[in-house]
Amino acid sequence: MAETGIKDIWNYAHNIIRSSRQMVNEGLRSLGLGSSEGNILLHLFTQEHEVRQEDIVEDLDLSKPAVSRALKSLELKGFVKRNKDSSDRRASRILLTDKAVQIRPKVESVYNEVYSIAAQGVSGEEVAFFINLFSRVSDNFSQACSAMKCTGRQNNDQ
Amino acid sequence: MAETGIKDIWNYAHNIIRSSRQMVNEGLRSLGLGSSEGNILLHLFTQEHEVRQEDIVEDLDLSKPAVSRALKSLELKGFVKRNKDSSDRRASRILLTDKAVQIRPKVESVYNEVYSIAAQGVSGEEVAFFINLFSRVSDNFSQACSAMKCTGRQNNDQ
DNA sequence: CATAAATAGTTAACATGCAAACTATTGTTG
DNA sequence: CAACAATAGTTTGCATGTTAACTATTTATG
Repeated sequence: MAETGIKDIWNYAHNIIRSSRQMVNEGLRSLGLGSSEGNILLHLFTQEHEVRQEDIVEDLDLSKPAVSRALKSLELKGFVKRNKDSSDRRASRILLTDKAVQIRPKVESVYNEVYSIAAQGVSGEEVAFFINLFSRVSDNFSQACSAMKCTGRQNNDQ
Repeated sequence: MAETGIKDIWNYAHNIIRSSRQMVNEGLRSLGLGSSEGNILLHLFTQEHEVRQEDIVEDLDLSKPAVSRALKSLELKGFVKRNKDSSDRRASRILLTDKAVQIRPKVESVYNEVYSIAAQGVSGEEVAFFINLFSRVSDNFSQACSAMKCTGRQNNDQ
């Protein structure tokens, strides 16, 4: 049993992802950015060390083509620069441009607003419980998905 | 605060949706069906009354074009028939074919497996808590999303 | 060292979602 | 009843994600 419950969860997850993406898109529109680009920028803002594309693939749990495409677009729009790594010429080092640094506050505020909306009326304790449970369900899927040869990328990084 | 937690939730939701979709796709591949078609078939299997496309849009919280496209494909593959409603000739009545009825057990078993994987090691009590919290977060987004004119469809149906 | 395997990224083809604009039909209202 | 509004579906164009197959480079191994 509990199938109905799980189905509900699926619907809620769907709604959360869609709504938050819409909100991010709305907030970033004036900057000429989409949510896929925003997600990557937001991540880059907080990285201290040199970042290669592969790092983004790992950290954001995206496919290589998704990252490749978003970075290409970000470079075209002048927000990042991709330099060949001199010590490993297969890899690209991703650098933020001044233009990107200038919009950082705006980008972060868009995401912070989304987070604060999500957390409305939810206590810190509940969030912790939620995350614990959520991570277990998520892990169930990751394991099952790599057990069957669920083709591509799995996040069995932990 | 709690932003980090919310970000984690976002990632988990992402992973769950992707993994479960991959699993469904994997399970339905031999039937020549994708997850979008499977989701709709699964829904149709349990409907007692006449179903119009608009009902599917409501119930599964999808856009009209998404439903239109999936049903077109299902009709092409011989799993559903769309008849013009005689009393409202704008509407289509969706009917399952024998071919669809024959694959029903297989389709349902694919989804049941996904549900059982999700629920591994999670108690019924936890599921209830989870759903409660999840629905509140989801509602936060729905409301915020319709407050700002987050353009399109909102599920403010409740 | 030469060849085989692994790794970083790209490209192409496709799946699935959305919004906007459209057609066709039905309902409403002055 | 005529004109306008609402509703059901479709089409188009795009955003974002995936896998598979490719190139280029680096590492490993017989």
